Formats: sequence, C-alpha cells, structure tokens
Amino acid sequence: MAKKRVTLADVAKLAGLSTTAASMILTGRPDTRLSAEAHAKVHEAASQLGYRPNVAARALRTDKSRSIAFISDYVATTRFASGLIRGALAAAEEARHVMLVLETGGEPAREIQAVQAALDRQVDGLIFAAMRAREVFVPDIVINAPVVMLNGTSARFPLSVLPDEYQGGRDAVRLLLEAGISGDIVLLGHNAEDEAGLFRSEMINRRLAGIKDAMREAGLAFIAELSCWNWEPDQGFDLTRKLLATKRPRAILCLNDRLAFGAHQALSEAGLSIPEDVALVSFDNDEIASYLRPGLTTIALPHEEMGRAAVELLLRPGATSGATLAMPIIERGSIRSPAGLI
Amino acid sequence: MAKKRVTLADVAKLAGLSTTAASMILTGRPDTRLSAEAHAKVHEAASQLGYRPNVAARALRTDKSRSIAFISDYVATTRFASGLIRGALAAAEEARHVMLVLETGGEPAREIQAVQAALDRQVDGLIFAAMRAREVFVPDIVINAPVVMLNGTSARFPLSVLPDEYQGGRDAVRLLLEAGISGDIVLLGHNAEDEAGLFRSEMINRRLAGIKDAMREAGLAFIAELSCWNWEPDQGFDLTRKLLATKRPRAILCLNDRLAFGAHQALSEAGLSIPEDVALVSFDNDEIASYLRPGLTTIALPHEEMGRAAVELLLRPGATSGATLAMPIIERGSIRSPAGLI
DNA sequence: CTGTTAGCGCTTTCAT
DNA sequence: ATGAAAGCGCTAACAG
Repeated sequence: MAKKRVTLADVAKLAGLSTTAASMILTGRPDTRLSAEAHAKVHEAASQLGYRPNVAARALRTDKSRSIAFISDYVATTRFASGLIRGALAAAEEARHVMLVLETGGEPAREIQAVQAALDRQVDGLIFAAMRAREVFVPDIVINAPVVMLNGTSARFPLSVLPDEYQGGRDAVRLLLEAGISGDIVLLGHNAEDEAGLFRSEMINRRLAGIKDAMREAGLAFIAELSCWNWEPDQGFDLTRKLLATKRPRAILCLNDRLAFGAHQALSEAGLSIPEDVALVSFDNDEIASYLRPGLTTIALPHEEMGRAAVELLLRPGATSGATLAMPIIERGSIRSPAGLI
Repeated sequence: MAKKRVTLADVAKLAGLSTTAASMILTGRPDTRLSAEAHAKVHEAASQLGYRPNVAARALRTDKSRSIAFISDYVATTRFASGLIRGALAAAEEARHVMLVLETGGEPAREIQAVQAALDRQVDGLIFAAMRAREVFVPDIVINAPVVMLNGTSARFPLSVLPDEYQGGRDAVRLLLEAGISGDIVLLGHNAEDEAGLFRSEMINRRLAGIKDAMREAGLAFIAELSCWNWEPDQGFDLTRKLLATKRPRAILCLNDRLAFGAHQALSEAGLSIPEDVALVSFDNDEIASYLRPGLTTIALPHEEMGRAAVELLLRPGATSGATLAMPIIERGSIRSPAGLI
C-alpha cells in the first residue's frame, strides 16, 4: 500500500527519454520541437502510469501555484457570500486554478493571519471580498501578487468589482413609474447615518443617489422616509405598521428584500393587497423574494457574476480597471401582475 | 520594488548560524539542543527580516502542506453549504490549516477534476460534503490521505459526520405532545419515493423513522400525509390550502422550513392563527424560520458544528469512528407562545 | 533536436 | 552543540 507517487522521472524512464523532454512535452511548451514520436511516447507513459505533476514542486520552481485566495470578512452570515464564492469558484475552475477560502470576521488580527497564510502558499493572487463594509481594510503587508477587491474598495488596490448601485436605484423608481404609479410613494430603510458616511455608506449612498435622482427627474418626492439601523424583517414590519396608522401609501420602495418581507407582512395583516393596493419594490433578490405571494419584484445583486468577474480580472495579466456590473431587474408580481408573472 | 522573498538562508546568515540550526529552531523541534543564545539570535533575525516559511518548499520536503480540501456537490444552491463551510473554516484556521474549496455539481467528471486538483496540491486530507445526495460518489482514484464524509456517507470511506435525524424526528413529535396536542396532526412533505430509496432517501428516512416511532409510541397517527417531490414554499402552500378545504388540523409537522413557510402562508390566508388554531413544527432552522410571525419552532441542522467536526476528525491522527451530531431544538412561537418566545 | 546540470527553499541524515 | 550535504519533484539554462 501507499504506492509511491509517480514522478516525472518515472514517466521519462518509461518513455526512454530525459526528464527535460518529458517536462517540455507535458507542459506543452510551444517553442520546443521534439519529435512527434517523443510526444506520443511521453503521453503514453504518463497516462499509463497515471502521472500527475506535483504542484508544490512546480510552484517552488516557477513561483506559480495555480491557486488563488478568496479572503472575506464573513462567509456564512450573509446569504450574499455563497453566490460570490460560487461564481469565483466556477471561474477559477475554468482557469484550472484552485481557490483557498479564508474568513476574517473583519478582525485585523485574523486578516493578517489570512493574508500571510495565503502568501505562504504562494498564491497567484488574492481577492478581498466584503460582505459588510464597503471600504475594506487590507493589512499593511507587502503583497507581491495581484489583488482585486470584490464588493468593496481599498485605497491600496484600485481593481474593484462592484454592482452598479446607482443605476439599480434608478431602475427601481422607473419600475414604479412604468406601472403608472405617480405619487404616495414611501422609502423604507433610509438611514441618515449611512449617508453621513458610516456603516456600508458608499454602497447605500449610490443606491440612494440613483433613487433620488430618478424621483427628482420625475418631479416626485417621497411622502415618508422610514429609517432604521438594522435592515431585517422585523424592522420592516414595525415601521410599515406604524406608517399605516397615519398614511395610506400607493407604493413602498424598500432598500432591501428583508425589509420588504417585513413590509409585506404588515400590509397583509392590514388587509391590504399587493400589488393592487400597494406596490412593493426592493433590492438584492434574496432567496425570500421568490417565496412571498406575490413574489417580490426586486433589483438583484449579481453575486455570481461578480465573483466570476473578480477571478477573471485577477487572472488577466494587464488588467488596469475594475468592473461595474449591472443589477438585473427581477420582475415578479409585487408591482403589477401582468400575465405570466408569478 | 518586488523585493525578493526572505528565505531561511537569509535568516541563518543574519543570525550567523547554519540553515540547519535556523530550521530546527524555527520549527521548534523539541529533541534538539541548541544554545539559548542561538535560539534568541535566530528568532530575532527572523522577526527582523519578516521571515515567512515557504510552504511549497516545506511541502515538497515533508509531504505536509497544511491544507485540506473541501469538496462539495453544491455550495451556493443551498443555504446549508455556508454553515458547513463556515464551521470547517474556523476549525481549519485553529489548526493552522488552509482550506481549498471545490465544487463539483455532482458531476462525475468534475468530481475527478476536483479530487485530482486537490491531490496535486498535496492536501493533507479531503472532506466530501454532500448537500443533495446522501450516499456520495467518490471517484475511484487512489487517495493517499485521510477522507471524511460530511453530511453524507460513502462505502469507501467510513468516517462520516451526520446530524442525528432520528432523534430530531422524535423531538419534533415530542414538542407537539408537550404542548398538549394529542391528535389531528398532519405530516407535510412525506414522499413515498424517498422511502423507496431514491433522492436523499437515507437522510429523510431516518427523520421519518424518528417521527413515526414517536407517534406510534404515543398511540397517535397522522390524519393526513401530504407528499410532494419538491420541498419548496409553493408546494407547502398548495398542499395546505387543499388540505384546509376538507380538514381542520390541530398541528402540521413539516419536513422542512420551506414547506412550513408555505403552510404558514396558507394558514394565514385562511384566517387561522398560529399557534392557537394550528401549531407548526419543522426542520432545518432555515433563515426564514426566524422571519415568520410567529417565528417557526424548528429542529435545526447543526451545520456549523458539523463542518467543524469534519475538520477536527480529519486532522485527528487515529480517528476511527465518525460523529453524529444532535439537532438542536429551536423554540420560537409556532407551537405555543410562552413568555419570552418570539 | 535532446540530455546534463543546477537550483527553487526547505528538512534531515550524518559528520564533526 | 552545530554544520555540510543530499534531495523532495520539477523547470530552465546551457551544452552537445
């Protein structure tokens, strides 16, 4: 048992050639001109022996490990992460790279650990993914490898992959307008402190900017702006219920789907029907958006595409500018229920 | 720029010692007896230079890469994956290992690719995580490293980490009984084909076995068993609505939270209140379980603990038996609303 | 066109 | 108690 691993030397010996020849043939270097016969023999020997190159040895020699690191603050806390990882994984696989996943919890000490762990393994590049913050702290370590920021930005590293929040904001308003809604709209989730530049400020500011510009251009203003710190269903519920005590909105524009979920609950409880009495739009395309009845019309965060873009950017040699990805409009039935929509 | 990486030789030179000495001191071998002075000098030099060992080189020499592979069929499709990954990541970090994450989509070709990619990188062990299937296909490749199955089993590899579905099933019934419910219970999600041994059969069979045993022991029988193929909210909704046309259950035991979510919608629509009119219990502790009003009482899948257990098992030298983890009872308000429950 | 040689950075006998 | 030297598996100069 524990058969010794087959090495390049074994292959070369079986093929009756030197390891050099075997190496060149197997790595498929174009500039070399070995006989077709040699090629055949080496490939034959390799597959017969089940040869697999030792990546550690190769990395030692070439400084290329065919692996990248995906370092994120949180991976499970938010449903966002999995889409990001999935997309990144798919792109890495296509490029025949392997991905190390590391989580830091946003703690500086763990960030340093993570970056060093990755660097110690000679990764070919690093992705810093942000689930929570927008401006990401990247430990002050010399990083001799390409870096791309995913869903975040950093002063040190210019390459970022971001969703087009501004346009997303505009689209949300446009959907309402196109459904013939021209007033009595409330905004749910606006938070003054965000605008002041605190928690996830940039991200939300862009979204908000798009919303407000579109509203202004249409000559509209919100009849109420409900703000809260925590964008969870219970907040959406409470705020909406309170709102309904004094106002009767025609539409509620929610800053994320979880808030919309809570609003949906409050609306149902009040006997209001969606979308006839009040329409709902929101952002993210959270899983719950499709669970509601009617389904939530939402401006999606293109997580999978973002993950994919980050890896492609990382692996493209001279990449010089990042990517801003469109947020797809997912129409379900919470604004209007045309034939064919759920 | 692009300062050359500092190597062990640099440290040794600065310390005025041989690389041998530096190596022994830095790796902290106990059996060697170098002078305290030598220790001090080497450590001093290392930290001054910011020395970091090259893991690839070390792996080449020692056959230990301090990395493990996490190979799963699906990572993003199910909300399960992230908990599993998160737990595994935490345990790996504590053991100073790094984790490669690979996704196969359950396709044999990709499974082979993934295993080889991992093996090529000399991983110290592999975890096969199953999100969909129970019995996992592991490609027939010689794997000279420990393997543990996570949320699945394999004929080839005996070490598995599984949730205690049987006890979980019993607990669900017990909760109903303890709330004084003693009849008119319906089972939602039972699927005859599962019992026949198809899709995720084993997992569900154990859960069902626990439920049925507990029911029988209490001298109870379901007044209806609603089966469906796809355990999603819309199915739960349709089935429950249909049920309500002819029967008035006192409780619905749902085989997962998404089904319960749909049942909840149908119940609310019918003007029935939870838990007073009908109680709800289910399984998984999906995120949505906490979003509902009242919150769903559910038997949780301990994903994070499972991920953690898998890594610990993998890294423990002589591990010989797997782990079966308890499914925690998460009491919210869908069976009864005692003071303090949401 | 092919083979020999010299390392990549590290650990580990084996001498001293 | 410490160091010289060999070698893990591979690739890249350089000869032949």
